[in-house]
Amino acid sequence: MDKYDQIKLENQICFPLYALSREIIKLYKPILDKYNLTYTQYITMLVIWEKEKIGFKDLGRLLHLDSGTLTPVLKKLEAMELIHKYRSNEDDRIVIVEVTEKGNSLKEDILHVPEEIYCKLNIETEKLFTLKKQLDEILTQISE
Amino acid sequence: MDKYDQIKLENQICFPLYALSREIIKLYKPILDKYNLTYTQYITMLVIWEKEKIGFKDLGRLLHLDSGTLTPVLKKLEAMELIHKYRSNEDDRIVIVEVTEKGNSLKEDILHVPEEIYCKLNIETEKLFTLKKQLDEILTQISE
DNA sequence: TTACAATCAATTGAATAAAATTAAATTTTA
DNA sequence: TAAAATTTAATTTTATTCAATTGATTGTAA
Repeated sequence: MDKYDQIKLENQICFPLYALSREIIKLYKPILDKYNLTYTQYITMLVIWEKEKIGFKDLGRLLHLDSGTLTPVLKKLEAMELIHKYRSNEDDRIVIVEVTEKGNSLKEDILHVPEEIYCKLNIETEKLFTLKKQLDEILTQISE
Repeated sequence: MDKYDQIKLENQICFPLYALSREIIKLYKPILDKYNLTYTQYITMLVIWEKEKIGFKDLGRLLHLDSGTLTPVLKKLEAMELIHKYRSNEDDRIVIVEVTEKGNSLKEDILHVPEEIYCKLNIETEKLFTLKKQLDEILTQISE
């Protein structure tokens, strides 16, 4: 055990998180390509589908994305006519996002995606479930 | 349980991985800023410090980074004079990376970084250890 | 009402990621 | 051998993401 062990890549906890996250996004790629969605656009749509209507700020908070990322994502989704954006009547600073009819029709086509990913991952459901629970816990703690 | 449950954000296993990975990189930011390193540059240096000399291809494989990402990272690190690159004598396609004297001196200053991150994370060592083991396992499986 | 602070989203510039391209070495075929 | 095809390797190009800043609007206190 020398003093350099602590800065070996294999001893960094965050690294497999970073690497695995990118590897799994690669698994999504060929599936989402069919719908012309990137992973970020996909998870953004998941929230908009669930809420039907949501404020820009809340959307960013749920996705852990800031305005610099979210603004161009929403601009793209609007250009694809999956959502539309408008400013609140009461407060002109606030942007509200709503799913369109076209957006809702895509929702039906997307339903099988999670199942496809589980197949590709090929990991026991139990394992995935406990892993997710641990990650959620840390995520909550870090986000205060 | 309706058919849309599976596409709710809270039911995606990959999402907390993606979000937590980015949150932890944010924790590194203020620490690494002192050394003018990004997280990607940091983990790249970790491998180069450990190996002292390594081929471009092997470096990318260890970091799960492809050449399109790695080329500009190494260019930056070379501009900072932490490494130097050259092509192999035997095979002109192959780029070899070596740590410089300046790079090695930075290594000494960086030693405390992992400890600082553990403090910020404030999670039981045991928990982190089992989490890392699970992630490594899945990462190995996915990368075949 | 005017000044000041707070909030919100868009913009800007830098870093990262993926796809397409270029270049070099090896293998195959004439 | 020599030329053509294939494989391997890294760079370049284009798109995405992130942090910091800006501009505009709202709320609040003098």
